[in-house]
Amino acid sequence: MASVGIKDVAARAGVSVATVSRVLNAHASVSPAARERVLAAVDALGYRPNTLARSLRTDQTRTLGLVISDVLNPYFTELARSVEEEARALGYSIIFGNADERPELQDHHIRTLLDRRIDGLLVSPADGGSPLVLDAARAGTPMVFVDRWIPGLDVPVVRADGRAAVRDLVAHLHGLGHRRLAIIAGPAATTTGSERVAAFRDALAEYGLPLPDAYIGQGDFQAGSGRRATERFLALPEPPEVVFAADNLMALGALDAIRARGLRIPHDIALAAFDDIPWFVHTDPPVTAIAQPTGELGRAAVRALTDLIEGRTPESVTLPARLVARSSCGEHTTTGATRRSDA
Amino acid sequence: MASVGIKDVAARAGVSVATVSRVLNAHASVSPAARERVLAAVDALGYRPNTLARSLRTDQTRTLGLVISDVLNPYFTELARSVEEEARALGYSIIFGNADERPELQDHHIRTLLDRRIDGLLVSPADGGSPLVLDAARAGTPMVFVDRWIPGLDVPVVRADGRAAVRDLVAHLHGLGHRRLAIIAGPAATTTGSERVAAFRDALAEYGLPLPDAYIGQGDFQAGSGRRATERFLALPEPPEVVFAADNLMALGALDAIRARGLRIPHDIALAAFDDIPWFVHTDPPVTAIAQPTGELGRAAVRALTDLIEGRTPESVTLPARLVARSSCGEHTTTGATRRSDA
DNA sequence: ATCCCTCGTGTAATCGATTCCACGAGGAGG
DNA sequence: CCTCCTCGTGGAATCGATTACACGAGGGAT
Repeated sequence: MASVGIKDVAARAGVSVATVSRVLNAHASVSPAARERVLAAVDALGYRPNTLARSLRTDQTRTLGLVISDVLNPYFTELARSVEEEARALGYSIIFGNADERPELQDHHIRTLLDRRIDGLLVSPADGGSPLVLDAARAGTPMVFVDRWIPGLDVPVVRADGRAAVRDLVAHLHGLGHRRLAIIAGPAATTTGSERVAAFRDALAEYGLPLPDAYIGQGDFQAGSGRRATERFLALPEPPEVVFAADNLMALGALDAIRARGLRIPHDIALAAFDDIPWFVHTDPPVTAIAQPTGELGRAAVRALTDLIEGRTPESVTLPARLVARSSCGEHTTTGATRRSDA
Repeated sequence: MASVGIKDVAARAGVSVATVSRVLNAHASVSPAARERVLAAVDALGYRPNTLARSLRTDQTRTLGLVISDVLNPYFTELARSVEEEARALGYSIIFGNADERPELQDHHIRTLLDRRIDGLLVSPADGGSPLVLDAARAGTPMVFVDRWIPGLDVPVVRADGRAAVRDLVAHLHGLGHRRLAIIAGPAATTTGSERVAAFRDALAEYGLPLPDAYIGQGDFQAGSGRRATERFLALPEPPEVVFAADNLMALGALDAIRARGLRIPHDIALAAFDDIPWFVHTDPPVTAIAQPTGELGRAAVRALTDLIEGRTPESVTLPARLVARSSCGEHTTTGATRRSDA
């Protein structure tokens, strides 16, 4: 029952707790003989230091908090995975919180994380600026934004820039003859929500194409909203020729809606998505997507955060996204297999 | 910089730290006047108790550890989500560890979790019995297995029973005229790895069908292994007519391999998978799968674990899985749209 | 031979909470 | 009016580590 503590180790090794602590923390000034006896005792007793006590004393937990927007979104799980990996390599562990795209749930997790005295926080804010995040940032909690961010805060941001890729996408679509392009946007309160629309609109403008309000669907980055927005598009007197979903889950919803209508992609309507995921290769048809360097983002974010924690001064990082053209918008251009279902 | 502590609150409220603690923990015997002053001080100072100190003293963290086998697997993320949700409802928080199907990584996370003095552990073991898990179980760490388990341990198990569904699947396949059925198995060291093969073999036997060794692919529940196993099947002098992947990621790999060969599903070869996920509706073609009641499993697991922690005696839970027939094995039987790409 | 510095070590304070115990005030009962 | 019990409260020990400080022994320089 009583788990072994540093005292037990000290007793067995015939030294004081101070010496045991010094051995365990690789501090100076321990005789080889004592070190050896301590190590033997640790081993014999199966002693593991109590991290609670240690953290209480040292005021550091070697733990990072990561609040992601939605665990069910493959983009974020991949991000989470790379974050954990890099953190582990640097000697930190990660505690995750899943915001489920709900600001109040995000705040719940941030509060919990802060209560746990994490050393730093990685956030992909679900909203434009919860007071909690603002306060934490101003209170000096080491913090880095990843993917999404909150403007006006002196917090490093690690993200992908999709502008060029969106331009490429629009060029691709225009080249395929599409003129009526619609977008399912994310929440306007998120940077990725509004930026992707802006990038899309700008790219459209280069081709003299408009982006009427009716062609902007309001989504929340989750599948259900993608379905509803697509249904509205399809019910329009003049439906769009292309639907561009601002994330992969809304694209899934769009797929649902299009299928429910009995329509075919790309014959009846074309589809493209932000965020590439393995499944897009195998959907019917394969979905054209904008791929982010997700793993790199996660690693860069952790490095920025640990820099901050350890007193260095990290820079914001912006990595380019790229277009991966498949067949969901028409004639595809990749060098992949040439199969066509009606060949 | 100095974060506010209970002392500061006590000082501002003009009471002792003991009283503050009593107010915060809803203990008996605090005068209304004092309670009010304490609450006011807490509010004014924005005081948040230090959970580290509290846990050190009380020897409980109100935190559960969840070690999942693979975050990139949608089945496990859905499980993780429901686990977190239920835990939150019961006043616990969750710390996740991602084992990535690697026993040594699993052990790393379990050790970290134990070091953090979590109140209980939810595990889906990546192997048949790491010494660490065995020791923890015997040492009395409250523990519940979910999805997979380790035999011979007095640890409650919450899982789905796929035997009936596998039988339904084989009946479905047999009814469609398939006779040469292959399976991509998970690691034999996992219960789900070996059980699904056994269930498949038993069901086959009912129809007098054999399961030759060449038709058993050794996978590890990850996409790459599904691809490799499928390639081997396809290279056989007499390839199988159906490939049944024991999880969704290996099915994804199988899809990759089949596509790379330029083959068509179900025309050239049929495919089915264990674990249903939203993407299976939209793959080309939609994939027949065995669906687990994932959300229910997660919730039941958390309830079992909290029961254990709080001194009650939970039972193991086994929930049924069910077959969801789509078109990847031939003529499909659902009531969905009747689209065929070559109609 | 004396002094001083270094090295290894132990004692005790500390981190921020919870909680046992003791104590004083005030009300009820005799 | 005295006694006893209850209630509200504060002091101090405690959880398990880290670490500042003190101290004794031993070696080198003078």
